[in-house]
Amino acid sequence: MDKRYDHRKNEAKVYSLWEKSGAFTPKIDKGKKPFTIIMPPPNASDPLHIGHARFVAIQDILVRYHRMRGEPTLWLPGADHAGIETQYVFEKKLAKKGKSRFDYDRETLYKMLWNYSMENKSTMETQLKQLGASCDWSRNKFTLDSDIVKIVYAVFKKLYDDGLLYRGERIVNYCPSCGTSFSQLEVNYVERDDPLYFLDYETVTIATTRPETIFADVAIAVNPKDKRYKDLIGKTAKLPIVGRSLPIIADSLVDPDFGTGALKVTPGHDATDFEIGQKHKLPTVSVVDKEGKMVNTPKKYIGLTSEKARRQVVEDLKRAKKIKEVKTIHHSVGTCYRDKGLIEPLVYKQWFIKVKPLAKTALKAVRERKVKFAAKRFEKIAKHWLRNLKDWNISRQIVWGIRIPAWRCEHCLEWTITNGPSPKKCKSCEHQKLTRDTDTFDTWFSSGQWPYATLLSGKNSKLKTQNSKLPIGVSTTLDFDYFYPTSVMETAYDILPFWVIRMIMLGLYATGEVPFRQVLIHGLVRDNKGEKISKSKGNVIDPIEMAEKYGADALRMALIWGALIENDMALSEENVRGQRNFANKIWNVARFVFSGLPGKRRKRNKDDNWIVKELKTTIRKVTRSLNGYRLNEAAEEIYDFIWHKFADVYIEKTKSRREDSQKTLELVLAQSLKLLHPFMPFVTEKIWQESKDRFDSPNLISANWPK
RNA sequence: GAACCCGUGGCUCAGUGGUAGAGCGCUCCGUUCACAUCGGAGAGGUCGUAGGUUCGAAUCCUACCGGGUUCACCA
Repeated sequence: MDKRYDHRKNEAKVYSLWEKSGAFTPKIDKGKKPFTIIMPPPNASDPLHIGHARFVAIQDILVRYHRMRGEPTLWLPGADHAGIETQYVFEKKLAKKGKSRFDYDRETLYKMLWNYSMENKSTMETQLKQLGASCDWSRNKFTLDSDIVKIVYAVFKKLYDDGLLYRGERIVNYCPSCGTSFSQLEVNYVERDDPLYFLDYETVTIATTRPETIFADVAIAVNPKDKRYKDLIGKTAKLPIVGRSLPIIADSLVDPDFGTGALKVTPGHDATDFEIGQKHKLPTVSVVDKEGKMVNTPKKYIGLTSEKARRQVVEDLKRAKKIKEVKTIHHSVGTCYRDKGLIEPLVYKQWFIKVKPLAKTALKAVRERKVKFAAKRFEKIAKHWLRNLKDWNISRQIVWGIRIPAWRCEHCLEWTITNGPSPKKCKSCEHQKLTRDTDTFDTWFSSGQWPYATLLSGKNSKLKTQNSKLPIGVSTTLDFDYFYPTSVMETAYDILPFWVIRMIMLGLYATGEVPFRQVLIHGLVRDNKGEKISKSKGNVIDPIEMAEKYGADALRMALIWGALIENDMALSEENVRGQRNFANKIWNVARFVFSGLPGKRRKRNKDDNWIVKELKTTIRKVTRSLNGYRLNEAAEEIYDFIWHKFADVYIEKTKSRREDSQKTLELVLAQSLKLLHPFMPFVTEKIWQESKDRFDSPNLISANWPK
């Protein structure tokens, strides 16, 4: 054995030893309870970042621990096509070459995106292996695999059949530059100052920041409790410039303290106004189109961007002496989370899921603790979201994704939904000319089905069981029957509302059972000053670079060391280096132990008894910490035991009576390696392989957890 | 406006009712014999502030101050 542990020489070899041993693939044993984690599929838009490395560390620790406890353990890997994200990243690369998505037809663009994603996917797989992820590659899945898509379609069809799907004219957050709408979760609000114009509508004065939308006004609304306007309700006001008259109505959504207390109702361009419009059965007029340009206005404004139109309208209003006052207002406006551009609230035909019934069932499951949250505060957040979710817009106007299986009849304009294949004829008028919706699903609609979709497809999917079909009409599989519901869902808190609660809703809907029993949430990795990591700040930490420099073991240990997993953690290179030193420490402890001939059983003295007692205490504490998901606590216990008790104290004491203590040294080393293995799998396995005739299992990965 | 989180040694964080802990950093000492990616010794904290509960509070309660995250509204 070398004087120093060299991770560069060993990690790849150790990983292929594990792969060959078959330890990653669980044996289905109906007599045993399985342990299952479905890996949150990383986006195939970019290589892994340091946040991924943290979840790999956390999940691999749990997986290796449970595997060593003899549970059939499945960690199912995969990748997400990540619709908007990937298309956005890819289009930026196109732009560098002077191209855009409009230079290609749908099929070509899709193919390019496919190749791009496959490249990233394979990079990520290599990286996961470098980090020591002991996942079952024979069950590796991608969100666009045809068998996954089939299940997603089946769920879509069922939602439709159950009346939970509707095509609504709804106001959506539309980003003109991305060319798609976003969910409420994807809009960032930024504060800024804008002029607030007070416009003369003759009977009332209206305050607005968007005078260019006056052409889409359909009414004036006041608060019913507002005494100032009591007598005006039911009367009319007159729209400046065009002179159309507008009814004055009352609605409690109007804030009497804002502006003049009277609101111009513009259902086509504002969410609140849209709601008022629906309530009062007002028409919806759009004057800004999907490119952000003016339509349906007096001729002179048509085709202008809304910003230019605003300047022009203001000028014209001034000339007509219809502007009574201009103030500055500090407010926030919606921007696109992708390109930071302004969001246009537009009325657009979209597919929506009625979320209320799904959320209600999910909320009940959380309340009844069918899904448990390891940290209380995340349960609170999940419940809050489940109570407040609005209907879910699942249409996306992008190419990269699962195309919606909906066809529109050219004759009667009705929609026909299938679970995949093109329909021969319209379901309502039997006309045979149908056009497919060009939209794709919101990525979260497919990834929200990930836990059951992965288990219903892929490996063992041919082996149908006798079980009846699921509510979605898909037959169950051996994998599904055995591994579902999964044990733990482990992911970062920033996608708790996007992903976790949607998986609970869809899982319950499609299978009748929760998708996982335990939710474990981890915090973000920050830089050594505790600052959020971002490309623009230039403080990005590349996990692979770190792993190559100090070893994957050191990086993994550093990523759970010191901070509770649910909290954000500051990662410093010094910390990683410290853990590299620890890997070297256990290496040298082993070198010392192996320098003695295999020991014979001798009577233990008081030092031997002391270390054996300490070992037992450590085993008990580490096991308890792991069961409670307190990984940092477990890591610190092992570290302290190996370094400060085993090495610093006990080994020093054995030097004068080497032969007598050899047996105890070997015992303590073997148990230490087992305890440390989930955390630092490479170095511990390498040591095990160095002298495995002394140990009770051919591979450490398959050894049994100490008791 | 609301919710949640955080404030513990120089730094990053554990501890959450019973005499203050870790890693890194710092100071001093030590190089044959597992490891200098090491060993030994040590300095350093009235646990944000003020009240309260308690035999006892870093830990529970209240208020305040400071930092952060998220959500809602903004015509």
